[in-house]
Amino acid sequence: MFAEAVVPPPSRPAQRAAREAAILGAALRIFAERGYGGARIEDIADAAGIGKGTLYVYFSSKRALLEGVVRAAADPGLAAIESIATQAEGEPAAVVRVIVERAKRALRNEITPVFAKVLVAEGGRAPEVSAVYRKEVMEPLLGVIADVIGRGIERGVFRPIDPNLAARLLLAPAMAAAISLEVFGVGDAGFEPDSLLDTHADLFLAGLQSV
Amino acid sequence: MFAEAVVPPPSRPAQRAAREAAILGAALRIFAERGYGGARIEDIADAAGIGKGTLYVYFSSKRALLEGVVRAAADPGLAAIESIATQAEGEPAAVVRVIVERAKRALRNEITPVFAKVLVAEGGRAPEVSAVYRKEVMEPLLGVIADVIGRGIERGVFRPIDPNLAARLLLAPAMAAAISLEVFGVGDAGFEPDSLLDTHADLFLAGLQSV
Amino acid sequence: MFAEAVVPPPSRPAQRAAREAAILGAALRIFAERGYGGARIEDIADAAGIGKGTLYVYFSSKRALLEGVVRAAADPGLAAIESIATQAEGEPAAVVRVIVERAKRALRNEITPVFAKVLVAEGGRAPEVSAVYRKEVMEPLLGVIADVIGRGIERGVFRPIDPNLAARLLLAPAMAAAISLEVFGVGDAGFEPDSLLDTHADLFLAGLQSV
Amino acid sequence: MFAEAVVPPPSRPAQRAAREAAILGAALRIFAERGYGGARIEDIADAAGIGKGTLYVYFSSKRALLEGVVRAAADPGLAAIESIATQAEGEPAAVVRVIVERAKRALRNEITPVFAKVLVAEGGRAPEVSAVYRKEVMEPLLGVIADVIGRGIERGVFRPIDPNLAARLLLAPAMAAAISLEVFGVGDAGFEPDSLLDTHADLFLAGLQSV
DNA sequence: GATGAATGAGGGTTCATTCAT
DNA sequence: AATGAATGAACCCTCATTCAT
Repeated sequence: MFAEAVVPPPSRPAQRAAREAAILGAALRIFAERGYGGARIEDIADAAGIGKGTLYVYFSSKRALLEGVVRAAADPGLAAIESIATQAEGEPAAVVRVIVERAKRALRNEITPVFAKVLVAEGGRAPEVSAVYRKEVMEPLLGVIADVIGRGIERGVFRPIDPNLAARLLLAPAMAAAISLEVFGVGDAGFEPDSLLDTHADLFLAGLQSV
Repeated sequence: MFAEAVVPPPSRPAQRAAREAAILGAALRIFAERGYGGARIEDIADAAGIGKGTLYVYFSSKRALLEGVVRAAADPGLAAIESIATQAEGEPAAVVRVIVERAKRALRNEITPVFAKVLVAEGGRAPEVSAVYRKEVMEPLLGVIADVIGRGIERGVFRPIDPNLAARLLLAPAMAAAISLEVFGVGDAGFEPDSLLDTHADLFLAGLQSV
Repeated sequence: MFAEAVVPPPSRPAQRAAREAAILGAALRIFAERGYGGARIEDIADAAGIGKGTLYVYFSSKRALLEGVVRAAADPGLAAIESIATQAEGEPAAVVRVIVERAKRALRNEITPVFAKVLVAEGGRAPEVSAVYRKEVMEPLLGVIADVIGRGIERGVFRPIDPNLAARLLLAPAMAAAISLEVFGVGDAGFEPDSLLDTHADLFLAGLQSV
Repeated sequence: MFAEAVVPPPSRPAQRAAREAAILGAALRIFAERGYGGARIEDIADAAGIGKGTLYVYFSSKRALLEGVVRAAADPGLAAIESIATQAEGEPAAVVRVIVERAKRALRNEITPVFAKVLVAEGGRAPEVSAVYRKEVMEPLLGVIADVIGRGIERGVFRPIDPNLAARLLLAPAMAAAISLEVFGVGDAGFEPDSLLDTHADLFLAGLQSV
C-alpha cells in the first residue's frame, strides 16, 4: 500500500560510524593530495558530503582529524600482523613469501602509499600520533617478522643475521616503493611494484638461504 | 682617513652566492621541521640572518624557494653518481659495497633524511620540481647502478635478474631508513643505520651471487 | 499495574512558568559572567537543565532572551516602587531612610548588581528594552522618590532643591556601588555597601535638612 | 620650482604613535557601541583608517586591544589626580567644588561615559585590566579626595565621617550619571549632568558642613 | 640593495538557529 | 513537547607579498 523507503535510513549509531568513516577517507585523500597545511577543512567536509560545521561534531580540530586518520590506518596494519602471526608456525621461507604477498596487496590498495606519505609528511608535526603508529603497528609487525626469521635461523635454514635488521630489510622495498609511487606518481616512478617485490622476495630468500 | 672594514666585504657575486646558500640551508631546515605549509617566510629569513624583504630579492616566492631547495639538493646526488661512475669498471661486488658505503655516508649527513622528508611531503605540491629531481638525480643514479649490476650479470658473477629492479632494491633500505629516521626520530627508530646497511650489503650480495 | 510517578508532574502551565523562570535565571547569570556576546545558548540551556532546542520553545532567539531577562528584572523594581508609594504619606526623612534601606537590601541580593551590569553592558544593543526599563521602572521609581522629597520641601523640612535631581542623587550611590561591586569584585571594591549607604543616608539628610 | 609636500609625512615614530592613538580611539568607540563581543576587528581597523592586518602590528590580539583601551583611558584619570593633589592645600570646601567641576568636565567629554561603559561591560572579562584601572586610577583618586576631606574634618569644618566613604559618595553621582547617559542616551536620561552635579556639590557640602 | 611596516585574502573554529527524530 | 546533530555565516588571526624608506 505504502511505498517502502528504498534505502531505509541508517540507525543513528550506524549513521555516526558511516560519517566518521567518510570523513576519515576524505581527509586521508586530501591530506595526501595537498598536505596537512594545504588541506582545507571545508574541502574535506565537502568531500565527505557534510557541512563544514558538522565535521567539528566528529573531530574537535584539524589536528584531531590527522590523529584520527593515522589511527584508522593502524587497523589494517594490525590485521596484517595477526594474519602473519597465525602462519608463523609454517615453513619460514614460505612465510616470508606470504609477507611479501601481503605487501604487494597493500601497495595495490591505494590507501597505503597515500597514508605513508601523510605519515612521513606530518609525522614530525604530530609526534604522539606517529609514536602510536610506530608502537602499535610498526614494532609489532617487525616483531612477528623477526620471529619468523629467527626461527628460520634456529632451524638452520637461514643464515645467522640479526633478525630485527632482516625484518626491516624485508619491508624496506615496500616502504621505498610506496613512497616513490606517491612522490613521482605511479606512471613516472619507472617500475612495477609487483615485479619489484617478487624480485625482492627471490633475492632476499636467496641471500638468506645461502651459506 | 676612514677606517677600513676589518673584514673586507666579500665581493658582490660571492656575497650573493653565500646568501643564497644561507637561505637555502635555512629553508631546508625549516621546511623539514614544520613542512612547507607550516614554514613561515619570516622564520626562514631570520634563520638565514636576513630581513624578510631581502629574501624576496633572492627568491621570488615561497614556491620558488622550495624549488631552489630541491634543486640545490640535486648537486650532492649528482656528485654521488659521478663518483660511482668512475668506479664502474671495477669488480661489481666491490662497487656495490662502495655504493652502500656512500649511502651510509649520506645517512650520516643530517641533510639527507631532511631532504628526503621534504621531497616526500612536498613533492606533490611541486611536481615539476620532483620530476626534475627524478630525472636528473634518481634516474641517472639508478642507471649507473643498474649498469654495474648488469655488468656483473654479464660476467656471470651475479644471478640474472632485472638490473633496474636490482638497483632499486639496492637503494631501498637507505631510502626506508632515511624516512624512518625522520618520521620516528633517530632515537626512536629502533635501529642503527650503519648496521642496517652493512647487513643489507651482505645479504644483497649473497643473494646476487648465489646460484 | 503501572508505577505512579512519585512526584506528580506539575501542571502544564506551572511547568512552563517554572522552566521559563529557570531559563531567565540561568541567562541572567551567564550574561553577567560572560556578557551577551560571550554567552552561549548551549551553556544557558545546560545551566537551566534543559536541551538547547528546548530553549527555543520558550524564547525565539538570543535577543528575545535578553529582553526577557530585562523584563523579568523589572518586577522587583516595580514592587519597590509600590512599597515606597504606600509609605509616601509618612515623615519624609523617615521615608528617605526606608528607601536607603531598600537599596541596601537590593545590593545584598546578588541579582541586582548582576542585572545592573547586564543592563549597562547590553542596554545599547537592545534600546527598546532599556527604554522599557527606564520608563516602567526607573522613571516611576524616581517619580515617587521625587514626590516624597517634594513633600518634604513643601513642608519646609527639606531645603528647596529640584526634587528630580535630589531623587537621582539619593539613588546614585547605590547605582555606583552596584557597578563597582560587579566590575571590581566584592572583595576588591574596597568598601562595605551597607556602611556606604548608611553614611550616605546621614549625609544626604543632613544636607537636605540644613538651612 | 617643485611643489612642496603640503603635509610633510610624519616621522616614523610619530606615525606609529598617531596610528596607535587612532586605533585606540576607534576601538573605544566601537567597543562602546557594540560591546567587546559585538565589535569586529575589521570595523575597528576601518574606523582607524588602516588595514585589518595592520592592527595586529600594533596590538597582538583583540584582548590586548581592550587592555590598551583601558590603559589609555587611565591617563586623563591620572592627570585629574595630579590636578587635585596640587590644590589639596586649599580650603577643603573649595577643593571639593574643584573636584566636582572636574567631574562635570569629564562628563562633557564624550570619552568618559563611553569608557565607563566599556569598563563595566568588559571589566569582569579582563580582570587584570580592570584591576590596573582600579589600582592606578580609582584608588589614587579616591585617596587624594579622602585626604582633602580628612583635612576638612581635622580642621573642624567638616562633620566627622569616614573620609573614604565620603570620597566615594562625592564621586558616585558622576559615575551614576555617566552610566545613565550611556545606557539611556543623553536625550532620554532625563537630567542635565551639570545641574545634577551642581546640586550635588551644594547638597554634599551642606551635609558635610552641617553640625 | 636591504628592510620591515602594511596589507588583505584565506582558513580554522565557534555558535545561533533549524529540523528530523 | 523535547532534543541535539547538522549547518554555514561570521569572525579572529596568520602570513605571503608588496613597497616606501
